[in-house]
Formats: sequence, C-alpha cells, structure tokens
Amino acid sequence: MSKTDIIPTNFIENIIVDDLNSGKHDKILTRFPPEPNGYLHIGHAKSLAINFGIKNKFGGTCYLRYDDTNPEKEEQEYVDSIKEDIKWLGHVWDKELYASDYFETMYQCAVLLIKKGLAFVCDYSDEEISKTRGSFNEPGVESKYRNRSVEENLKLFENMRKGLYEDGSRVLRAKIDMASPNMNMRDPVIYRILRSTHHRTKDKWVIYPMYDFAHPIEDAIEHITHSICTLEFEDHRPLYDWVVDNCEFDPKPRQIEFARLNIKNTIMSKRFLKKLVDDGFVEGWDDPRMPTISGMRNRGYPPEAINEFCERIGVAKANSEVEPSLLEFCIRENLNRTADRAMVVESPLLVTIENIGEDESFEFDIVDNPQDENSKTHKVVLKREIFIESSDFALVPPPKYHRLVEGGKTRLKGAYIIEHVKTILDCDGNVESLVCRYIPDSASGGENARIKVKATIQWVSKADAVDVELHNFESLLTDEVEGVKNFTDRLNQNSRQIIKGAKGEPFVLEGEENKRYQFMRSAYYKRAKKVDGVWQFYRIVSLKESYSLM
RNA sequence: AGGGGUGUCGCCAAGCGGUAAGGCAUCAGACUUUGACUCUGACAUUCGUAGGUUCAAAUCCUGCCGCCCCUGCCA
Repeated sequence: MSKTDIIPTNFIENIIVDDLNSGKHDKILTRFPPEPNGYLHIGHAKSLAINFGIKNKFGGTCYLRYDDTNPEKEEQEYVDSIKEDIKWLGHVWDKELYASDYFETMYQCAVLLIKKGLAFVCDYSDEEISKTRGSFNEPGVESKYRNRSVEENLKLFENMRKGLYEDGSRVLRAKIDMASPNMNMRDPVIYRILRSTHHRTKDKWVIYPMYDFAHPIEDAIEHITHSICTLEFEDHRPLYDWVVDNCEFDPKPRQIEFARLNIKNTIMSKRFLKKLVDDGFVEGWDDPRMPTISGMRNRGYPPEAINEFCERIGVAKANSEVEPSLLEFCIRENLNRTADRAMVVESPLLVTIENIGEDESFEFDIVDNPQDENSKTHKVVLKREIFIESSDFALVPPPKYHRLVEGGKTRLKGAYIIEHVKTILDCDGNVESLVCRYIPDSASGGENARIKVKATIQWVSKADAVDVELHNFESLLTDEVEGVKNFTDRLNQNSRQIIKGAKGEPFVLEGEENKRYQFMRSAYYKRAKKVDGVWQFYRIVSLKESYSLM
C-alpha cells in the first residue's frame, strides 16, 4: 500500500490522493486525448495542465492519445500541430498513441457484445433512430431489429465490415434501455458505416466506432486510471462504465469530469475558430489574434505564463468565466522577469539640448533588465538632438502630471537630468520642439544625481534613430458573442493596426526573432520579423496603467 | 417537463459540523533613474433562498429559486 504526503489542490487531486492512500492504485495513469480536427487552444492548455500536472506531481504517466475515430474531420496537419503545441508548452508525454490503432480490438469488443446479446445491428435510418428515441418525457420505442438472433447480428456486423452495405444503411447499437431517463442509454449507436479515407488507416475500414464506445475501450486498453474530461460528458459516464464492464476490461478506468475553461469575451469553440480560418478572416490557426496555443506563441506569450495561468484558475465543477486580466497578469509577471527593456519613441518630439555641442556625445550603460541580477547592459549614446515621447511634455499639464513641463526638470532614463529652457511652437500654436539643457554630473553616481525629479522619461538620439514597426493586435475579444457576422466585422475593423514610425535604440535591432522586450512605459513586445529592413514588433500585453495620464 | 450537474466578494477558488484561505481586479499610501516592478493597508458578520436539526451549520436535512448539459450514424 503506497502512501503519499502530497497535498491535493483540487477535487481531482483529492480523488487521486485517496486512490493512492487507499491502495487502489500504486501508479496514476492519465491521458490527453485530442481529436485531430483543429488546433489546440487555451482551453486545451487547462486540460493539458491537469493531466500532465498529475503526472508530474504524483510521479505518474501521461499519454498523448489521438482520438481519431471520425475520419471526416481529422487531418495529419492537426496531429502535427497538436504535438508541436504540447511540446512548446513543455509537457512530455510517455507514449504517443492513436485510437485508430485499436480499431481491430474495438471490432472484437463489439463482437463480444453481440455474442452476449448486448448489441444488435439496426437497419433504421438516422431519421428513424432519432424519431424512435423518444423525448425527455417519453420513453423511446424499441427498434424492430432489436431482437435479431446473435447469429444474424454476427453475420450482419461482419458484412458491415466487409463493406456490403451502403453508408448509413445500418448501425450497430448497444442494447441497453429505451426507457432510460438518460438519453445516452437508449440503445446508443456504437458503430456506423462510413466510407471516408482515414488519415492513418486510409481505406482499411468502412465502419467506425462512435466516441461513447471507443473512448472507454481506449482508456481501458491503456490501463488509464483516471480519464479526465469535461462536464458535458457526465451524462455519458453510465455508458462509459457499461462499455468497460460489458467488454470485460479489468482494471477499469474511472471517468472524472471538470468544468472547461471559458475566458470572458473570448471565442473558444473549435467550430468557430475553424470558420475564421476557412473564411480567411485570419491568416491561419496560428494568427496572433487567435486564442490558439500557436496563436499565442506567435503573439509572444511565454509558455510558462500560460501554464501559470492554468495553475491559478483552479479546477472545479462549477461553470465559470475567467477574466482575461488574470492571463495578462501571468504574462506580465513572467515578462517582467525575463524581458529586456528598450527605449522607444512612438510619437517623437524633438528636443535640443543646448549645452551639448554639435559633435559632442555621452555614452551610458543601461541594464538590459533591472529585474534580473545577472542582466547584461547595453550602451546608449546621448547627443545634442534627441526625441522624446510627445506625451512626456505638457504645455498645460493635467493635475498630478510628473513629467516635463515648462521650466521643469525630468530625468532622461539612464542619462542626465534635463531642464526645460524654451518651447518652440509652430504657426498653429502646437508644440514643435523643445530646447533644454542637461545638468552636468547628474548621471548615476554624479554629484547632482540626487536632485529630485518626479519622473524618468525615455529618449532616443535623433542621429541614431531607426524605424521599427509596432503591431498592436486586437486579440479575439468581443464585447458579446453575436455570431460570426458581427464578430468578423469587428475583426476587420480593428485588427492589425500598424503604428508606424517608432524610433528605437540600436540595440533593439540586434539579436534574434522572438525575443521579447518591454518598451519603456508602454508595453511588452515581441520582435517578430524583418520586412523591408524594418523590424516588426508584436504587442504581447500592455503595461499596467501605462498611459493613465496622457 | 424527465435525467445529470452546479450555486462561497466584481472574476476565479479553498472550505467537508467548530465559528469565511489565497489569487486576479479595485481603492488608498510608501518606494522607485520605467507613474512599471516591489511594499503596506482596505476589500464577504456572511456562503442562491426559506425553514429545520445542533451548544455550534457555508458545511447535515427539507422545500423553493437560478444557471449549465443531454433527444448526432460528432467528439
């Protein structure tokens, strides 16, 4: 009897701890069973975190098993992307398995049920089956084929496999109870005839098992101890157990259901996401606006942040909707520790520092990331003419404005304190440029460094300025889910807005793609790709309250 | 309507008969060469609701109410 001291943090782990302590199991075996009919999204990350979390926490085993029992919807592209996304999130599966590898076993299980008088071939059409299923109030009507002999059923089922019948002309049904209040138990279809090329078994089979029949068998074959799925399968559990019992599997897997992840204003249905891709509203499943794992990867979300989010949301059975701010918090928390800082000016305002000569320059070392003790530094050069963010100067400052004002002082990040001398207005009375002077010895360690200023602003020397492109994506958030039309209209209006003409430090242009930066006082960005010699940056997430006093 | 679930702070979520953890969000203050970060403080006399049992209930019982899922040859 094995005992564990591990403290459970949710109801599923509770069950597992009980099963370990009671000696029911020595080793826990879970599985992540995606159907390869689309890309993984953030909702799957939760399921991944639960199943692989159990593996890691309890020294268990977790399989990646493709639930590929419906050839009409499944594709190799999806199995590849799923693998890639799981790896990226950092999960390591013990075996890669496919439901389709069990088709023969499943067939034999069906034969066993027939022999036990627990399954029969039904000649009804799908309409007839539907019609005779009854309703929530009325029991169903038993199929007139329900009492065929075992021999006849065996022969018919074999013929189904041989391809002697047309698609949809017959099905194999479990013989359970047409009067059950649980619709799933009213003689459910467990095999159908379907001529469709399977991405792995090709045209070997013309009959395919249904989920309710296949899934428990898959679990049982693999000796899964805890088969974790979402709430909507609760009603299926009696059928799940019925299959495991009647196909005489031992040990028996246990199905546990939890509430799937919903994020406020975020579309998570695969059907819907697929439509966005198919209809060309986004560039693909991995478009940075998509709530898919690959979309988030392209957007620049760190995988650790996604996993942290999955930890923090918890696991329970109550339907809920998490606010996106929690995900954003996890991303910021991660990026604050890991992202290098860079100064960038989105809306440049020219400042001439009159006491710096035309050919004079000062070099400063700035720590790449002050949150990181081992951070490297990079050099910035201060010259006579610099750009500052136009919002960092206010002719008429609003209350509590801390930055540069007429006659005021502010610190240039990493360099000197400057003092406002003169404002130059254009003919319309708008601020055209500023004249300032720097305070000697006010750099770090200097005699005048202790002069109190209320703010530190970012700057870029004009001579060193280069263009970068900032892409501020509208992610797939909607105020209300109002159907495809409305939603895609919004997408077209708001997505891929390009903020042009940002000036950046030289160091921003060194290094590799996918590096993440915090642009001072604005947001975290990921360097994405170079187009026509100009780096594009994708906004990952904004800083908190970054522009509150604009 | 029948069945299966579920209701604890704006959003998640612990709690499992002994007198409401924690996180996000929010607000206030401190600190700061990023108004970021960090730090400090505030934030449910009350657990959908009405009764009952008990010395004691979010936790047990009963009745109501709300929300979610189920009548695919999808998963």
